[in-house]
Amino acid sequence: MATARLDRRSEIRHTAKKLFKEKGYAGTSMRDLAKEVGIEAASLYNHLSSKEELLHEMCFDIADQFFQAFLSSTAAEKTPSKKLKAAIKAHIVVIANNLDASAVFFHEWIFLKEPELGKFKKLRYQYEQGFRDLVLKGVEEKDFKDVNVRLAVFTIISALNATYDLYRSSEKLSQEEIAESISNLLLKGLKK
Amino acid sequence: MATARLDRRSEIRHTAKKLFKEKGYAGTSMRDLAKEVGIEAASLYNHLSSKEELLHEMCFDIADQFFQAFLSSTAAEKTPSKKLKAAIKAHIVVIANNLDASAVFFHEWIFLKEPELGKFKKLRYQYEQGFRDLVLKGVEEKDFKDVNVRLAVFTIISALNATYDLYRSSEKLSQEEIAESISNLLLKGLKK
DNA sequence: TATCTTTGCTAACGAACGTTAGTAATCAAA
DNA sequence: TTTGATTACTAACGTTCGTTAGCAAAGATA
Repeated sequence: MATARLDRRSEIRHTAKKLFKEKGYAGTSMRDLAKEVGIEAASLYNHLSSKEELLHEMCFDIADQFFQAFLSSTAAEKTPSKKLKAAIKAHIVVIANNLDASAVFFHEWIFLKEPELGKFKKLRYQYEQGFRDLVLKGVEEKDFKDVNVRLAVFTIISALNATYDLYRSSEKLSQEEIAESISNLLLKGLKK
Repeated sequence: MATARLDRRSEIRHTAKKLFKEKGYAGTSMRDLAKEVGIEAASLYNHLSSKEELLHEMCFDIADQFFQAFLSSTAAEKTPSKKLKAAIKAHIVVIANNLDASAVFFHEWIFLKEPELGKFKKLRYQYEQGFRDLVLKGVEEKDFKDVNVRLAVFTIISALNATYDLYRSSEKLSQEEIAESISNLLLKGLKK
């Protein structure tokens, strides 16, 4: 009975991301997940060791992607504003390539248990610190205005993190359009 | 045994907001809530009719506040950019005055059941439409750049909606500082 | 063909869930 | 001082939860 339509392990994880996004981690039961995959709940445990494990994997996999995207995108640029624009684009691309997992990453991490919860918060802080260092550098070099760095980065990242919600609309937007539009607004402002 | 330390009804709702924010709606049990209030789970039902009712109340109460704040804040201003700035400030103030309930409003509405769910989405769309109308007016009057209105408003509101997360920090920021800083960034941009 | 691993099943576990029933104690109003 | 409404309690309901045990079928390997 081992057909492995594509790969059950991957299929389960893919479906879990979708359900955790739609109904939340706590709102999704293992029976919900099993039904969507087309097997019995008990059979899931041939492919995973616990519900929590699914959440860990999702959260830390996406965290990795954000880090790598930030590093490789900013390395290629010279000025703070070009680096920031590149980091914004990279962040949006990671989200666009992981629409379900990103939503889980942003909203369901609260269900992580220690010690993973602490590790997660630390990673997130470090990632955001990359943005803060970048903006601080820009302020020092007079490339950016003399803003409250923490607040500015908070605003930027908050805007970026919501973009997973931007792809179900009728108006089809490309990653490039979204990245361009958001980074323009944040860098140059709405006012003429 | 009817002492009503302050008012049990209010106390329960206050505590529910706190717990729903911290652990999510689905992650909070009626026994959790009862324990935090200091009574038994069954006793809660002398003060409410269901767990769902608590969520409805929170979500629609905050929705009301956003609407009223938008209307009264923008009415006093003339130009689109002044109206927008006022609406941003008003939005931030509503969140600041309802830190727990706002977090619930933003993240737990997915647990609303029909027909409240549909009603909720409609309200949120209408509220955001207020911002879109405002930005569109600004573009037409050449007060704003010729941006993608939907995307610009999405960015603005996403940044605003995250501000409930801004008040636990060591760095104490006033509502005025936050509102000023965010609206400046969004209107004038980070770049010098 | 015989054997081992993988993956599915049914059945069931103890725990936790939201909620109801029934009752005692308290307080306010008469 | 009786009465009625409130508010708390214990006990329990039926359901669902994550998970385990044990077993059968199927494919891969020898």
